[in-house]
Parts: sequence; C-alpha cells; structure tokens
Amino acid sequence: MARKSANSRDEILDAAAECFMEMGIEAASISDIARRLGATKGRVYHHFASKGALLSDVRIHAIDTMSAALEEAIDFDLPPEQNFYNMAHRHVTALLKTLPYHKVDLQKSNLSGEKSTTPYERELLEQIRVKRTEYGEAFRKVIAQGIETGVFRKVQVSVTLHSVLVLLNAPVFWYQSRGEDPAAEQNRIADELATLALNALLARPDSATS
Amino acid sequence: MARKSANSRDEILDAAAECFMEMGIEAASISDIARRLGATKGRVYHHFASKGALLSDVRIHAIDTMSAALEEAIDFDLPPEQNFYNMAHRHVTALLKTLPYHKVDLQKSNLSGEKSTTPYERELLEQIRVKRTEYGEAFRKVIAQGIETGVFRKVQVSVTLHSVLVLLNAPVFWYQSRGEDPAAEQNRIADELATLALNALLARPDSATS
DNA sequence: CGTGGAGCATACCGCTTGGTATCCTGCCAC
DNA sequence: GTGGCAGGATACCAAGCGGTATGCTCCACG
Repeated sequence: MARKSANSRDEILDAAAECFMEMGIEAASISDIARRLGATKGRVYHHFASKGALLSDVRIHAIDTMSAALEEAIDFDLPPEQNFYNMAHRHVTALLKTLPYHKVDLQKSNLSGEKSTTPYERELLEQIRVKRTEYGEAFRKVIAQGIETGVFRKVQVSVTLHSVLVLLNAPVFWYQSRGEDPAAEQNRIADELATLALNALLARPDSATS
Repeated sequence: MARKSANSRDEILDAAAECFMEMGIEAASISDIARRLGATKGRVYHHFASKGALLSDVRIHAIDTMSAALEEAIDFDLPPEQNFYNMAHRHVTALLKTLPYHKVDLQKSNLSGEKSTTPYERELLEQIRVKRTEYGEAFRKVIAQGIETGVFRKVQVSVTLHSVLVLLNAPVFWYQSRGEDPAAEQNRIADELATLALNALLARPDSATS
C-alpha cells in the first residue's frame, strides 16, 4: 500500500504511523500495527525496543522529513517576506506529502505528563524536543529579520511564532485528499496558507499599531 | 480544587477533563478520574454510562461554553472587520478560561476511525459534529461578508475558515499560565491572536492578488 | 556440510482496563 | 419508624495490552 519499502523496518514505521493516526496512539496496539502488515508482534519487537521507541521513531522521521525539505527552501539573502513565503509554502507541501507521520507527531506533542520511561526513551524524547526547537528557530529568524527591516509588524515574537507554526500545520486537522490531482490541490493549499501566514505578519502601511 | 461544584456530576466532568488532558484520553482510566476525586469507579459509572459517554460530555461542555461566549460577542451590524476581531478575541479568552476541556476536545477531534460504539454514543458524537459545524458557520458568515464588502481578500473560504479556527485554537498547544496576572496575560494573547487572524484576512491596498 | 545468526512466528505471562453486579448508607416522604 | 431510592463503595470478571522467552526457517560463510 505504501511503498515497496527499502527495508522491512520502514514498512513497519509506515504502518505504525497510519495506525497511530487512525486509532489514536494509545488505542493502537502493537498487534494492530503488525496485523496491518500481515505479520505478528514478533516482527515489530524484533526491530523496535518498545512501543514508546517505535512512536518516537515515527515522530523523529516526521521532523527529519520536514527539516530536510525546509532546508532546501531557506535563503536568508532573499527579502524576509519572500523567504518566509517560500519556507511556509515548502513546509505545507512537505507536510501534506507525509501526513500520517505529522498527525501522529502533533497528536503527541501536547501531552506532557509521561509515566516511567526508560533512559533510552527519554533520550529519544529529548532528541525530538531539540529538533522541534531547531526547526522553529529558522522561522523565528525570518520573522525577527522581517521586523527589523520593517516589512513585518512589530509583534510578540514568541506568541506569533507558535501561532504561525500551528497555522501552517493546520492541514493536519482537516485535509483529506479529494482525489483529482493531489499535487495540484496540495500546491493550491500551500499557496493559500503561506499567503495567509505572510499577510498576518506584514505591516500595513495605513494603520498604526495602537 | 476546581470549584465547589453545583452537583457531583460537574465535579466528575472537571476531573475527567483534567485527567484526559494530562494523561491522554486513552491512557487516563476511569479509576484515575475517580482517584482525583478521592472516590471510586462506582461513582463515575453511576453518573455516566461509559467512558465514551463521559468523554463526549466533556467535549459537549467545551463547545457549549464557547458557543455561549461567542454569542455575546457577535454583532453582524458592525463592519465585518470589527465584528471579526471581537469574535476572535472572545473566542480566545473563552478558550483560555476552560483550557482543559478544549485540549481534550481538540485532541479527539482529528481521530475519525472509531470502533464499535453504542447507538447512544454515536448520537453524542453526531451532536458534537453538528455543534462544531454551527460554531464555524458564524465565522464563515463574517468572512464571507468581509469579502463581499471588499475589506477582506478574496480567499478560498473553506480552507481559510478551517485555518483561522485552528489559528485561534493554537493556545491549546502551548499556553501555560506564567503566574502574575492571568487575566491580563490572557487578554494580551487574545489581542495578539485576533489581530494576527484579522491581518491575515484583510485586503492589502497596494498588492493585487496574482 | 554445518553452524550461527538475522528475521520472523508462536506461546505465554502479569497486569490493567472498561464494565457489571452487588451491597451499604443516609435522607426524605408518609 | 419504615419503605424506597439516589449516591456511591466493593468485589469481581473477561478481554486486551505490552513485553518476553523460545522455537522455527533460511541464507551466508567457513
């Protein structure tokens, strides 16, 4: 269903992402994930130490994908408003291309209270936190740059950064491919969202900020 | 901890909302919820038919609170941009005032695939769907009105509506009271977010839309 | 040929969970 | 007082869970 899978491990990751997304992270059992592959728990536990580790690997895969995509779009020599648009656009298209992974990532990102986790799993969670922060820093940088040059409004950077990222992740909550030409549709959505976010930031020539 | 509770039922609802929020919906057990009240499962199951019903009641409470708050802010006789700002501002303040409920609601809102549910629970889920849609309609109306009068950009209404709602719900993902004066802080955030959303929609006098 | 390990399947275990059945306790009408 | 019943505690259960121990099969390498 997904791809032929280079190795069996990625196949499991795909299945896990889909299961976590469809049934919810806690509700999806290891057996469910195995069943989707026509396999048994044995196969999953041969490749992953625990459910928590599997989940974390899904999330890391999600973030790494986004980071790689964003990297290609970033160009801090461009005017901030153009750089921001490019980054936002790229963010959305990358998001839509591997939706299940990001749905899972976002679903777990708000839950803070974890029970007893092994040191290994704690380290994975820390990795995720760091990567997420790094990813956000790129956007923080453009926004700050835009404010300096005066093309962006003078906003509370922390609040705005969070909000913009959530806005650009919004498709996670409602997107479902309506057939036809997915690539074209995804491009349309990416443009709409990037424009929306950009406009939210741009300074307005006429009105003064309180 | 919460309030003295008019009736014991609401007390359970509060505890459930907090547990679902902190531990995750599936991970939080009925016993956990009861323990938070210094009670046992018996008490919970005396008031709610099942865990699913309890969860749905939490979500319904969340939506009803928002709807009631929004109603007070709506005034379609105002210019759309002003009406929109008021609605958005009110939305955020109401959200922040009962965060646990909305965290739970949003956490569950993306999961579609449900297993076998009783007819009663199915009806609750349908109620939630309807109420959510109705709530969104108010915003759809202002946006459409703003586009007609030309103060808003000509956007794809469906995509934009979803995105704006997600944007206004964003605090659910990152807000945590930093002490001091909560009311003032919440007001600041509400203003920041409402302004952000409004600017995203407003037409720009200089640039033409492609 | 044989032997060792990667890659799984099978069988099993302890524990927790949602849910039920039953019992207890106080309060209120009469 | 005495029935009755809302409100809740206790005890219990089958099912499913994450995780482990072990067995099987096939292939690479000597």
